[in-house]
Amino acid sequence: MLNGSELGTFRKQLLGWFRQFQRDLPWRRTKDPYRIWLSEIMLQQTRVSAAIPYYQRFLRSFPDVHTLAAAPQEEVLRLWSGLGYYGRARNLQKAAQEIVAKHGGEFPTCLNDALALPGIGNYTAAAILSIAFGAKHAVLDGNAARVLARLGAIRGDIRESQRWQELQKTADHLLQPKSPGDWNQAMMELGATLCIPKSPLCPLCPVAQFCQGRRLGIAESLPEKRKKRATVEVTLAAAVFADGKGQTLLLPPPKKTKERASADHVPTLVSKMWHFPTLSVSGKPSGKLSAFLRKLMPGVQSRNWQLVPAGKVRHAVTYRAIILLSFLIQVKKLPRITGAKQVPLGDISGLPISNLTRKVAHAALAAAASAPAKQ
DNA sequence: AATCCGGGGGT
DNA sequence: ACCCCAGGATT
Repeated sequence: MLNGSELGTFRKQLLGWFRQFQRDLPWRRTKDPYRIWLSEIMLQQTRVSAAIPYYQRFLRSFPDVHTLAAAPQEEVLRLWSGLGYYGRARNLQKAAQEIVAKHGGEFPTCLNDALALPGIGNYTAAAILSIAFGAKHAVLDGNAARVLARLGAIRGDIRESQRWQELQKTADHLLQPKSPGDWNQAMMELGATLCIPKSPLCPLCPVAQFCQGRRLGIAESLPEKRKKRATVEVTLAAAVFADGKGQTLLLPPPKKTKERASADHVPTLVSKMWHFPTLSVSGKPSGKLSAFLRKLMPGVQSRNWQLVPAGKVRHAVTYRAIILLSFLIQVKKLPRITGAKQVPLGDISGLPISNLTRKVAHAALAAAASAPAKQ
């Protein structure tokens, strides 16, 4: 454990490095708690380069907590569409509404109030309060944890709760009390740019002299990787209607998921977003799909529909590997389905959709281009 | 404390 | 094609 003058040197070198070499990121040009908050939510499980365009576009539509709170949820999700983990967007807006209702539109400065907001846990609360308000809370995210595991040559799975708590104590101890926001960002920046998972750039590291992992020659093998969950393969079939004008049908986000989510639970796999009529299949997909459609549209004359295979789409939802068999159904007139919406197959971005649905539309469009319109 | 939850991107 | 990455909520 670093103490005394060594701790002082460590802090000075890391902070100095950060102030000189930090990346110029959009959310580092503001102290607006709303913008810091938005960036932290977008950066959860998401790389900086992926988040930046979403961040800019989101702020153009929702420049402050009030506009976000007052927006239709559909519009919030639409601007999040493609970024993944859509629960983040739903929670973000819920929290915005709570901030307006209970905190006069100001992001809470107290840790417990921040933690009470949906989508904000230990990491995010510490990040926002330290960066926006200079509060003395040390962050521990994946980057910081990797840095600390290497610095202290910590073995074992760092995500085990006991080890994680030890790391949090270490982070608390190291925190530079004069500049908690910069300090926290410095720890994470080091993990993101030099102390990276593979082939860390130790010769460039401002605190390499303090690193036990490096001294022992095991830095790169730390932290020990977790065992990953086995992948479950799921096969889905989806119906892509197309009328003469290139319009198609999407079903609304499945609201309630009554039964316990199993591996082939469609609402989960379409991320509770707008989606093509989809079901899980095991045997002959087109037959199953026809039966499904008949059930979905009682009374509709569907006997003559031709289900043209329009390609396989692969998609991953955490530990599930989805193979989606898409079927193009060209019709003169789109059938009526309760709740369904009609959108151009060539541009379904007007509704919130997941990337799975985007890929399906793309595959079906290609098939439609090569298949002559029937009827 | 343990378990569950949900996707995208890099190589 | 294959591999990698984590933070919050729930129980």
